[in-house]
Amino acid sequence: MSYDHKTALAPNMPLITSASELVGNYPKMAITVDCVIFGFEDNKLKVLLIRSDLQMYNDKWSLLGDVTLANEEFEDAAYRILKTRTGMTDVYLEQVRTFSQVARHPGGRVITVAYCSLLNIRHHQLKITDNELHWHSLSSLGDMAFDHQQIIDRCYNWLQKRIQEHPLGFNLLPEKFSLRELQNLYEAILNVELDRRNFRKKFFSMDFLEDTGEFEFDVKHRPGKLYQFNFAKYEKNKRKWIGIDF
Amino acid sequence: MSYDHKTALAPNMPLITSASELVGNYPKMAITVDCVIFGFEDNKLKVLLIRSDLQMYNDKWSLLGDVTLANEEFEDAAYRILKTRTGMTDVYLEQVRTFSQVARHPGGRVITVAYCSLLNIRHHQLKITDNELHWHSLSSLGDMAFDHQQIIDRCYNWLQKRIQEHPLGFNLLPEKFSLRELQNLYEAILNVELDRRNFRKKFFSMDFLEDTGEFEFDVKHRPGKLYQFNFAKYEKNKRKWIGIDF
DNA sequence: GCAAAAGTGTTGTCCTTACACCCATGC
DNA sequence: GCATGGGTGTAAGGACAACACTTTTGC
Repeated sequence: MSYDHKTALAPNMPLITSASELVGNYPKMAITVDCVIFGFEDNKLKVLLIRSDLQMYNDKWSLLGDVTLANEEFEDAAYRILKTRTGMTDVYLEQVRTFSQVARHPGGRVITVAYCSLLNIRHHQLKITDNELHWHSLSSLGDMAFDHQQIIDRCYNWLQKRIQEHPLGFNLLPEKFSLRELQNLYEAILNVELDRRNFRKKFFSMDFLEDTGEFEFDVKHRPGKLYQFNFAKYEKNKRKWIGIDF
Repeated sequence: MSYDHKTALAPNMPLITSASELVGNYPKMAITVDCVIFGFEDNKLKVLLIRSDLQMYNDKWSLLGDVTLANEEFEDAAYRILKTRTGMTDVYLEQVRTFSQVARHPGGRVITVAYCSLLNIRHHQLKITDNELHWHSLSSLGDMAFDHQQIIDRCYNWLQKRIQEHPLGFNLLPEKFSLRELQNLYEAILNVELDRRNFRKKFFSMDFLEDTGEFEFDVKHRPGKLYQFNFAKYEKNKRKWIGIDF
């Protein structure tokens, strides 16, 4: 019997007629969304943290998170958290991974889905600083609440990989930026040093940087040109990547 | 005030002393694990499916899934499902993504975490064929239950990408395989045609294929050499990939 | 005029691609 | 001996890495 195509109904199967009765008997767990919000400032990659409001973790930093509501899409929950905490709505957001270890939360089983977000620190002044909300340099995190260190590590790895195959990084920069800023960003995220000339050639050859005609100011050296990212050009020219390499 | 290092306790915060009381008040949801188990046979990529036992989906195929138990790690749940359904324990397994749309399950809110698994069809004869468990060619899925089409699509995309940067594919092949089989695998998964000579050069240059001294048999042409994957060599030589390209 | 960073080109190397012929086996 | 796929080498082109000097601005 070949199953390459749909077959007729199977015989003698005990069918479940009430889907809601079935689901009603499932064990249930609490689910939260945690937002790993990256920013870039002073040539350092930063992440948005608050002080945990759990007493046992009160000397530790924590990610921005909240429970997901019964009828709320998780992505909406992530946007809600972002909006509540930073006042921003139109930001990059992507699901990265789910963390489900039984013992990850001291209050019982809590599953969390990590969403990653990248935004420009200057353009998104924090309107609320409750719970000591602040940008924290990724290189000096110290002890973190829950498994948030692990979550950040995963998201950072994700970012390192993703930024090399997708033009995410521009979300971390002002709309108009110099090539130096762009390079600093890549160097900070990938933790490498890159050759300035080759870096320029690379990005110019990809042909989605648009010369704004403007220049840096307030720098105490020769000002660099400011560029902006041309999304339309990127979409048109982006290559589909095939290359076995490991 | 600089937050690059841990600060002292914050003043006047309403601290939560009982973590379990907090979690007790969270809304709870049902969570399942769905396994997307890829196999390779007759030069086709296949996926392991059963007939849905929900009446409303009974003319549709479904992934192997089950609820996660209150004190069960999700990965263990995935292994449990694999073991129960295929009899296998020592297989490749990786979390891919969580699917949480409010309306994805007709019986109420059910979150599912997709785990991807790759295994060799010949080495894992299906011991149980309840619910018409069978390998289904990925190219002829037809209508699927729930959002399982979407889950499979995601996992397939994940596989396509992952196989190019990590030697996953060997999990789909017998321990000893010919280069032709390896190439067929890559061609099937990536849906491209590759030059045989360049493919060989590429893999030999990566230097983790070990000549077993054995040959194919039962073929009606010149038998090819059989190779095996040398994990130790791979681990030693694997390159850390840096290359901005999009 | 000095410091600091912007801006620019060339060369060699390596990797990738395209391509054609002989070889071993089954029938 | 013929059909089928296994096995190999080479040459051209493109991408990447390494590298040094001139230019512009602030001070």
